[in-house]
Amino acid sequence: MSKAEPKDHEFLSAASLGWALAKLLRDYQKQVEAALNGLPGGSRSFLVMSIVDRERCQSQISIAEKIGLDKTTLTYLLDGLEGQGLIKRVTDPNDRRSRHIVLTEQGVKALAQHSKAVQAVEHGLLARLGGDEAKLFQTWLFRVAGVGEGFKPPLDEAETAEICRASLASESR
Amino acid sequence: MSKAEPKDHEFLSAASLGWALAKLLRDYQKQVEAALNGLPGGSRSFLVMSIVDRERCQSQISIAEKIGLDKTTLTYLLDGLEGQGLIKRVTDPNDRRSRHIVLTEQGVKALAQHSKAVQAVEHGLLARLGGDEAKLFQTWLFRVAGVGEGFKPPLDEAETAEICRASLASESR
DNA sequence: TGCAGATCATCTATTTTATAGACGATATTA
DNA sequence: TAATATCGTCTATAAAATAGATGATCTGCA
Repeated sequence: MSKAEPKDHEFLSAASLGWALAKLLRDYQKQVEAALNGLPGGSRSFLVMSIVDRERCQSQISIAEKIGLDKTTLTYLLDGLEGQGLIKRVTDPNDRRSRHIVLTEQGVKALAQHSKAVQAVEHGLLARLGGDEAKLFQTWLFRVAGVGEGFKPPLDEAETAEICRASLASESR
Repeated sequence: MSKAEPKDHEFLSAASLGWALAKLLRDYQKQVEAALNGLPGGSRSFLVMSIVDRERCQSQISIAEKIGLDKTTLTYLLDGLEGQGLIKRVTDPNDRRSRHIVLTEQGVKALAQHSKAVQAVEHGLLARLGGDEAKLFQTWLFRVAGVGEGFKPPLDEAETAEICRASLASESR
């Protein structure tokens, strides 16, 4: 089939960024969902647990804002987690309107276990890049996404340069 | 040295990748939605139009598979576009079960216009990276996402090295 | 003190979106 | 020709997001 070479100048067509992001996220969530095996709320609940684990004593509303979920969505995600005994809602003694979310002992164990699974998924997805490239990729991803607080990007500027150098050495030939 | 420093080894906590992706995609879609100003189906319809534009004569099912949508979802996205007179469904004369989707004249115009808007959004989002870094980032993103057919990644291996070198020069100091 | 207004979490209802299954039309194979 | 498979649509259902109302509590102020 003689297919004329199609338009090389269009390499970076609009929507390509969104498409790649959407596809990658879809794959990610599918794999994570599978790896999380029955955690009610799937990858989002896992994210909630991660946040709770690292920044305790958050009100629900602050958690919701941080993750970018609606507060009512968070409510039923927490319902699910609480139903499984993975988190507890503790009334803030200083402000009895708000709840502190804390992991139960069981929740801590579950989180550790699930973290491994999720990390394996992430590792698998990034396997198409070299190890250092993967780190740099993530650094940039965090920067582009404006994700700075809560999760720290893996590398600082100096390390970035170092990895760039290595990547350059191995890839350019 | 006791542990004033909190867990630097944990920099790359599980779920961080998914979170950054989700946040970035949310921002992207919100901005695109706004920029697309009334296109029914929003960013997804736009993507459909892009695909249709570049690879004509696709059956609906092949389009759906390529984008990763359910065929029934595609049906109502196309309904919307057809309702606005942006695309037409043409029965394949060789297989009267399937429809070829083609842009109308009006659709071509709309696509061109919307493409500019979307590109502006993408450009804005990537503005946190240097220009060459942005290209390299996209190249890697495409590779990780496994997006190769349909949209070509912006750079080949040799160019990658070149940009890496430049990025290194400007960033390492 | 008591009242007005704001905030936190929940609940309810609505809307939107995704998924599953059946269907009619057509194609392919044996 | 009969049996089976495919394409696109439709209908019904399920899952999720969103908006608004509610009850409990807090704050500030007269």
